[in-house]
Amino acid sequence: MPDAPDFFARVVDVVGRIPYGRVTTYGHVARAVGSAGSARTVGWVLHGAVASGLPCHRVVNRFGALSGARHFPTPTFMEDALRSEGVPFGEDGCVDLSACLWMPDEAEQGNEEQM
DNA sequence: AACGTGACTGCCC
DNA sequence: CGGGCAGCCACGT
Repeated sequence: MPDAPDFFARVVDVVGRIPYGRVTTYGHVARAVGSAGSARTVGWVLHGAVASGLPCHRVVNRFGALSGARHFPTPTFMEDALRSEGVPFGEDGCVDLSACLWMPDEAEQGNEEQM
């Protein structure tokens, strides 16, 4: 629905489209929901969406760091989940965005709102 | 209604 | 190269 019932719903929709073994950044999600620059708001949504069955573990900051790992049921849940999906990690404990960065635009090419 | 906070990002010093 | 400030959006008190 292009009417965006809630900012929450939009973020959930975009994050829910992140393919397996891929990750994205708050900034990209923010832009995808039409609110470029409001990356922090995206984080706020994810905070409340962790228990919503949303793969929020696939959302990291622009450095690929698991900034929100501390908000998960367990501090290792995020990293463990990503590793389980085959997401490569760097020496700094950051995911290799160069290898698994996913952009919302990439999936919305010709598929925006509901047909 | 206003202030403070937050899983961010970018620019300036 | 490291640290700080401001912009941004939504929610809680």
